[in-house]
Amino acid sequence: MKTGLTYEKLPPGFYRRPDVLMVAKELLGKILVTRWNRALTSGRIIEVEAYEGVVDRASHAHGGRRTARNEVMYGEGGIAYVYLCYGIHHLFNVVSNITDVPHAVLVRAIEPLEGIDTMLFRTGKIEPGPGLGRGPGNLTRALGISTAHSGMSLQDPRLFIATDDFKYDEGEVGSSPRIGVDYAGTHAQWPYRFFVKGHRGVSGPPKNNR
DNA sequence: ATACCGATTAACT
DNA sequence: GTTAATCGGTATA
Repeated sequence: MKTGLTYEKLPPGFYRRPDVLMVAKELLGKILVTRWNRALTSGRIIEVEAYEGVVDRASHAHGGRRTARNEVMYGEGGIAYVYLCYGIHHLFNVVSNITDVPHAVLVRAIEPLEGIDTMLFRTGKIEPGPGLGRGPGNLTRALGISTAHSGMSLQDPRLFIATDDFKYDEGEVGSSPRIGVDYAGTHAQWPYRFFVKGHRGVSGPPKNNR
Protein backbone atom coordinates (compact mmCIF):
# COMPACT_ATOMS: atom_id res chain seq x y z
CA MET A 1 0.00 0.00 0.00
CA LYS A 2 1.33 3.44 -0.81
CA THR A 3 1.05 5.62 2.24
CA GLY A 4 4.04 7.91 2.16
CA LEU A 5 4.42 6.99 5.82
CA THR A 6 6.01 4.02 7.52
CA TYR A 7 4.47 2.69 10.67
CA GLU A 8 3.90 -0.60 12.46
CA LYS A 9 0.69 -1.92 14.01
CA LEU A 10 0.74 -2.06 17.82
CA PRO A 11 0.76 -5.67 19.13
CA PRO A 12 -2.08 -7.03 21.30
CA GLY A 13 0.22 -6.89 24.32
CA PHE A 14 0.21 -3.09 24.20
CA TYR A 15 -3.48 -3.02 25.10
CA ARG A 16 -3.52 -5.87 27.61
CA ARG A 17 -1.44 -4.18 30.29
CA PRO A 18 -3.07 -3.53 33.66
CA ASP A 19 -2.56 0.24 33.97
CA VAL A 20 -5.16 2.05 31.83
CA LEU A 21 -3.51 5.41 32.60
CA MET A 22 -0.24 4.17 31.12
CA VAL A 23 -2.03 2.81 28.03
CA ALA A 24 -3.86 6.14 27.61
CA LYS A 25 -0.69 8.26 27.92
CA GLU A 26 1.25 6.03 25.55
CA LEU A 27 -1.50 6.26 22.93
CA LEU A 28 -0.57 9.93 22.52
CA GLY A 29 1.63 10.18 19.40
CA LYS A 30 0.42 6.87 17.98
CA ILE A 31 -1.34 6.78 14.59
CA LEU A 32 -5.00 5.75 14.26
CA VAL A 33 -5.65 4.26 10.82
CA THR A 34 -8.80 3.23 8.96
CA ARG A 35 -8.97 1.71 5.51
CA TRP A 36 -12.52 1.07 4.34
CA ASN A 37 -12.70 -0.13 0.73
CA ARG A 38 -9.15 1.06 0.07
CA ALA A 39 -9.84 4.60 1.27
CA LEU A 40 -6.98 5.13 3.71
CA THR A 41 -7.28 7.79 6.39
CA SER A 42 -5.05 8.29 9.41
CA GLY A 43 -4.17 10.74 12.15
CA ARG A 44 -1.83 11.11 15.09
CA ILE A 45 -3.56 10.80 18.48
CA ILE A 46 -3.21 14.04 20.46
CA GLU A 47 -5.92 13.78 23.15
CA VAL A 48 -7.31 10.83 25.14
CA GLU A 49 -9.25 9.98 28.30
CA ALA A 50 -8.91 6.89 30.49
CA TYR A 51 -11.99 5.10 31.90
CA GLU A 52 -11.15 2.79 34.77
CA GLY A 53 -13.99 0.28 34.63
CA VAL A 54 -15.99 -0.87 37.64
CA VAL A 55 -14.52 1.60 40.16
CA ASP A 56 -15.08 4.63 37.90
CA ARG A 57 -18.46 6.38 38.11
CA ALA A 58 -17.82 8.02 34.72
CA SER A 59 -17.39 4.62 33.03
CA HIS A 60 -20.21 2.78 31.31
CA ALA A 61 -18.97 -0.30 33.19
CA HIS A 62 -19.21 1.33 36.65
CA GLY A 63 -20.22 -1.13 39.35
CA GLY A 64 -19.92 -3.99 36.90
CA ARG A 65 -22.80 -2.82 34.73
CA ARG A 66 -23.02 -5.09 31.72
CA THR A 67 -25.43 -4.47 28.83
CA ALA A 68 -25.70 -5.21 25.12
CA ARG A 69 -24.09 -1.85 24.39
CA ASN A 70 -21.04 -2.09 26.66
CA GLU A 71 -20.49 -5.86 26.43
CA VAL A 72 -17.36 -5.43 24.30
CA MET A 73 -15.69 -3.54 27.17
CA TYR A 74 -15.49 -6.88 28.98
CA GLY A 75 -13.57 -8.45 26.10
CA GLU A 76 -9.80 -8.74 25.92
CA GLY A 77 -7.75 -5.56 25.43
CA GLY A 78 -7.18 -4.56 21.83
CA ILE A 79 -10.69 -4.20 20.44
CA ALA A 80 -12.78 -1.14 19.59
CA TYR A 81 -15.73 0.05 21.70
CA VAL A 82 -17.85 2.51 19.72
CA TYR A 83 -21.10 3.92 21.03
CA LEU A 84 -23.58 6.61 20.07
CA CYS A 85 -23.72 9.78 22.17
CA TYR A 86 -26.45 12.47 22.06
CA GLY A 87 -28.11 10.49 19.30
CA ILE A 88 -25.62 11.79 16.75
CA HIS A 89 -21.99 11.26 17.65
CA HIS A 90 -20.11 7.98 17.36
CA LEU A 91 -17.38 7.88 20.05
CA PHE A 92 -14.35 5.63 19.54
CA ASN A 93 -12.70 3.88 22.49
CA VAL A 94 -9.88 1.38 22.80
CA VAL A 95 -10.61 -1.50 25.18
CA SER A 96 -7.66 -2.31 27.43
CA ASN A 97 -6.68 -4.86 30.12
CA ILE A 98 -7.63 -8.55 30.23
CA THR A 99 -11.00 -10.24 29.71
CA ASP A 100 -13.63 -9.18 32.29
CA VAL A 101 -11.70 -6.06 33.35
CA PRO A 102 -13.61 -3.39 31.37
CA HIS A 103 -11.03 -0.61 31.05
CA ALA A 104 -11.13 1.71 28.03
CA VAL A 105 -9.49 4.78 26.52
CA LEU A 106 -11.58 7.36 24.65
CA VAL A 107 -9.76 8.97 21.72
CA ARG A 108 -10.78 12.65 21.72
CA ALA A 109 -8.62 14.20 18.99
CA ILE A 110 -6.21 13.40 16.16
CA GLU A 111 -3.92 15.43 13.97
CA PRO A 112 -4.93 14.45 10.40
CA LEU A 113 -2.08 12.81 8.45
CA GLU A 114 -3.28 10.81 5.43
CA GLY A 115 -6.45 10.87 3.33
CA ILE A 116 -7.32 14.50 3.95
CA ASP A 117 -9.50 14.62 0.82
CA THR A 118 -11.49 11.63 2.06
CA MET A 119 -11.92 13.29 5.46
CA LEU A 120 -13.17 16.49 3.83
CA PHE A 121 -15.67 14.47 1.81
CA ARG A 122 -16.93 12.56 4.85
CA THR A 123 -17.30 15.63 7.05
CA GLY A 124 -18.61 17.99 4.38
CA LYS A 125 -15.94 20.48 5.41
CA ILE A 126 -14.21 22.64 2.82
CA GLU A 127 -10.92 23.62 4.45
CA PRO A 128 -8.35 21.11 5.68
CA GLY A 129 -7.07 21.88 9.18
CA PRO A 130 -7.14 20.86 12.84
CA GLY A 131 -10.95 20.99 12.89
CA LEU A 132 -11.07 17.73 10.95
CA GLY A 133 -9.81 15.69 13.89
CA ARG A 134 -10.71 17.88 16.87
CA GLY A 135 -13.32 16.34 19.20
CA PRO A 136 -14.40 12.70 19.63
CA GLY A 137 -17.45 13.02 17.38
CA ASN A 138 -15.56 14.85 14.66
CA LEU A 139 -12.66 12.40 14.41
CA THR A 140 -14.92 9.37 13.97
CA ARG A 141 -16.74 11.15 11.16
CA ALA A 142 -13.43 11.99 9.46
CA LEU A 143 -12.18 8.41 9.79
CA GLY A 144 -15.48 6.75 8.88
CA ILE A 145 -15.84 4.97 12.24
CA SER A 146 -19.33 4.10 13.50
CA THR A 147 -21.09 1.91 16.06
CA ALA A 148 -21.10 -0.82 13.38
CA HIS A 149 -17.39 -1.23 14.17
CA SER A 150 -17.81 -1.79 17.92
CA GLY A 151 -16.13 -5.07 18.87
CA MET A 152 -13.76 -5.06 15.90
CA SER A 153 -10.18 -6.17 16.61
CA LEU A 154 -7.50 -3.51 16.34
CA GLN A 155 -5.39 -6.10 14.51
CA ASP A 156 -7.85 -5.79 11.59
CA PRO A 157 -6.22 -4.25 8.50
CA ARG A 158 -9.22 -1.93 8.21
CA LEU A 159 -8.96 -0.45 11.71
CA PHE A 160 -5.78 -0.34 13.78
CA ILE A 161 -3.34 1.82 15.73
CA ALA A 162 0.33 2.01 14.72
CA THR A 163 3.61 3.60 15.74
CA ASP A 164 6.23 5.34 13.63
CA ASP A 165 8.45 5.57 16.73
CA PHE A 166 7.48 9.19 17.24
CA LYS A 167 6.98 10.11 20.92
CA TYR A 168 5.97 13.24 22.74
CA ASP A 169 8.27 14.24 25.59
CA GLU A 170 6.75 14.09 29.06
CA GLY A 171 6.91 17.88 29.25
CA GLU A 172 4.73 18.22 26.14
CA VAL A 173 1.85 16.30 27.73
CA GLY A 174 -0.75 17.91 29.98
CA SER A 175 -3.47 16.33 32.10
CA SER A 176 -6.84 17.50 33.39
CA PRO A 177 -10.22 16.23 34.55
CA ARG A 178 -12.27 14.52 31.87
CA ILE A 179 -14.76 16.44 29.72
CA GLY A 180 -18.51 16.14 30.04
CA VAL A 181 -18.66 13.74 32.99
CA ASP A 182 -19.94 16.09 35.72
CA TYR A 183 -22.61 13.52 36.56
CA ALA A 184 -19.81 11.32 37.99
CA GLY A 185 -19.48 13.43 41.16
CA THR A 186 -16.02 13.40 42.74
CA HIS A 187 -14.77 10.94 40.13
CA ALA A 188 -15.24 13.69 37.53
CA GLN A 189 -12.23 15.39 39.15
CA TRP A 190 -9.81 12.54 38.45
CA PRO A 191 -7.05 13.81 36.11
CA TYR A 192 -7.61 11.08 33.54
CA ARG A 193 -7.52 13.28 30.42
CA PHE A 194 -4.18 13.58 28.61
CA PHE A 195 -3.37 15.93 25.73
CA VAL A 196 -0.54 17.53 23.78
CA LYS A 197 0.02 20.96 25.33
CA GLY A 198 -0.60 23.91 23.03
CA HIS A 199 -1.73 21.75 20.10
CA ARG A 200 -4.37 23.46 17.95
CA GLY A 201 -6.10 20.14 17.30
CA VAL A 202 -7.00 19.50 20.97
CA SER A 203 -10.74 19.80 21.63
CA GLY A 204 -12.50 22.62 23.43
CA PRO A 205 -11.50 26.25 24.00
CA PRO A 206 -7.80 27.27 24.01
CA LYS A 207 -7.57 26.90 27.81
CA ASN A 208 -8.32 23.21 27.20
CA ASN A 209 -4.86 22.63 25.75
CA ARG A 210 -2.82 24.33 28.45
C1' DA B 1 -45.02 1.07 27.08
C1' DT B 2 -42.95 5.12 28.52
C1' DA B 3 -39.76 8.55 30.36
C1' DC B 4 -35.34 10.31 30.92
C1' DC B 5 -30.75 11.56 29.51
C1' DG B 6 -26.05 11.77 27.58
C1' DA B 7 -17.74 10.39 27.47
C1' DT B 8 -21.07 16.43 21.85
C1' DT B 9 -21.28 19.90 18.40
C1' DA B 10 -22.21 24.14 16.05
C1' DA B 11 -24.31 28.23 16.07
C1' DC B 12 -25.50 31.66 18.27
C1' DT B 13 -25.28 36.56 21.90
C1' DG C 1 -20.74 33.30 27.68
C1' DT C 2 -25.54 30.28 26.21
C1' DT C 3 -28.49 26.81 23.98
C1' DA C 4 -31.02 23.80 20.50
C1' DA C 5 -30.54 19.64 18.05
C1' DT C 6 -31.31 14.57 18.20
C1' DC C 7 -32.24 9.39 19.14
C1' DG C 8 -30.50 4.94 20.94
C1' DG C 9 -29.70 2.99 25.48
C1' DT C 10 -31.31 2.23 29.85
C1' DA C 11 -34.29 2.02 33.72
C1' DT C 12 -38.76 1.75 35.49
C1' DA C 13 -43.60 -0.11 35.46
